[in-house]
Amino acid sequence: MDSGPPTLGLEDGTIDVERLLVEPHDGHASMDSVIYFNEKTPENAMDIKDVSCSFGGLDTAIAQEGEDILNGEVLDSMPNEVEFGYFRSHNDFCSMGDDYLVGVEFAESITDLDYGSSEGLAASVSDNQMQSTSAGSDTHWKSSLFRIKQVLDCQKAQLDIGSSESDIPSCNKCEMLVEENPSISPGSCTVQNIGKTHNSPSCSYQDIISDGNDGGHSPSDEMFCSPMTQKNDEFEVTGQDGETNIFPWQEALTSVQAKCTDLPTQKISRKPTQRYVDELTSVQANCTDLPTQKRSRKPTQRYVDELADPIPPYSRKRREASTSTLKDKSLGVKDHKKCHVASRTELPAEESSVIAIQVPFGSLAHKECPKGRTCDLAQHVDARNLMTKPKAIHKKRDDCIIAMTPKKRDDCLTGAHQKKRDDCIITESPEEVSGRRKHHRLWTITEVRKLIDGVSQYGVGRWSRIKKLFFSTSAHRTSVDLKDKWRNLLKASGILDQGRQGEKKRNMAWRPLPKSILRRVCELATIYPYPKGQRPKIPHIQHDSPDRSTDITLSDYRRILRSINGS
DNA sequence: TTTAGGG
DNA sequence: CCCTAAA
Repeated sequence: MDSGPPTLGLEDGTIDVERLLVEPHDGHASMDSVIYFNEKTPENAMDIKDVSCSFGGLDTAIAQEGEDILNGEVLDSMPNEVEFGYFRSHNDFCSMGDDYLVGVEFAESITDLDYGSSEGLAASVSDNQMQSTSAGSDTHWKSSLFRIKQVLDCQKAQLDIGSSESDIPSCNKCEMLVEENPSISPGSCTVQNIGKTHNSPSCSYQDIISDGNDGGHSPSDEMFCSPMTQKNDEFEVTGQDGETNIFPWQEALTSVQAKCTDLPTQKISRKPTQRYVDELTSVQANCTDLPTQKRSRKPTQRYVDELADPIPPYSRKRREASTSTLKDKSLGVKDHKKCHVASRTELPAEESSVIAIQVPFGSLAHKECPKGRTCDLAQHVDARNLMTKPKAIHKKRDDCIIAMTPKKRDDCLTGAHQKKRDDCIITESPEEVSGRRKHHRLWTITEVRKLIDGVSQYGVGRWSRIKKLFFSTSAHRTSVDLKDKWRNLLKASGILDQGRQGEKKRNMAWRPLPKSILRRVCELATIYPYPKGQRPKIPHIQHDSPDRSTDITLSDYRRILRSINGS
């Protein structure tokens, strides 16, 4: 009953299952239990069989799915079925409700169910379980147990695991990583351990489990490693002492097999008995053990960010003062997220393939880059900054740099430099977020195209609609952004006169926009005069579709289709 | 809340 | 992009 210190390994070499079971690794997780196999060897096949045996009646899925396995054809059929895959089993024992996910009840429930699957259910349960059940909230447990017993009574004859499945409450799936992989736990449980476990009655599974399980944890994935955790482990855990682990595991598995070998070849050995449970537990222990260890080792981004986030010396009081706090907050959060996440994930996916259209005249050489991979970023950035209105330079320089580096470098640099760039961005973004302005994200050609399509479809001024339909995926780009961009496009197209000649000249720098885009902008501009219509409103807007481009565009196509269909 | 428009 | 006024 005194399980001692929370160490995983007990003195006698066994595993402190309790801890493993009770400790939620990941807060919660589905009780998926899957048995992974990494090798196609017959031994593994046996493993599966064994495991299923161990689960006994609890695991119907395995029994069913791996029927042939259990029927003794393991060696032949197994490898194919199981190789590197996993058996997903809907375990009945996982079916206990939330009530079971707490402390003693849970563990006991498992045990009970386990027994329930065996012939000795009645005896075992009545003798051991009932007595040991002291918690007050065990009504559920009892009822479950009762049900199980009923089921068994009714179906004892056929000994069909599957029969109990339907009667036992909904079940969760448990995953169990039975990899020989080095990634598996650093020797928390060795062969010897397993052996001892099943050899020493004092350390029976049940004992261990019921031993002081009052922590009130929710062992959601207790007994079997949760899928999530495990999968993470698969990747995150690099074999530190992998080599040493391989061996123990193989042996462990072998021993487990051995135990099961004497079981009837019939698919159901109704009596897993304590040994198997113990072994299973041991195996599980190995799996379960992983998460905790791994989790500790990942300082990663967050800390980097925090360290790099030196609360901006000056916060934009302007914004704080003027805008509502709510809005600011949401924006702040959003932006913040964007900086950390979007800049790394979203950009590559969405924008990396496309180049921004704004190309300073300083580098006309690149402007015609069709697909746009302009590569001398520094040049671009500098040129852009220099081009900016003098008064704006002081304020925009950093913005531009920050904004442009991610994208353009994404386009141009290879993965080798990626990390460095990310760091750079991350380092700067916090300041930007809280202190200055929204991340300046250049418009990609695809975005511009979307905008144009949107305008052609909905007309100018329906920015929010366009945003909703065309930019739903890009969290940035508010309707205001769309509007601004459209305005800029008009400027770039020379449609919107800035009034000053200088402006026009500067517009030339934007000309690198694909002609098709500029043309479409012009066309749309004639159709949809920019709000407040400086230009004569062209009254004649065709019936259903506003699109008026001369080239065949998607919207044209749609319009034509529509007209055809209509008539 | 969305748009328009100035900065 | 930001901000604000207006609707």
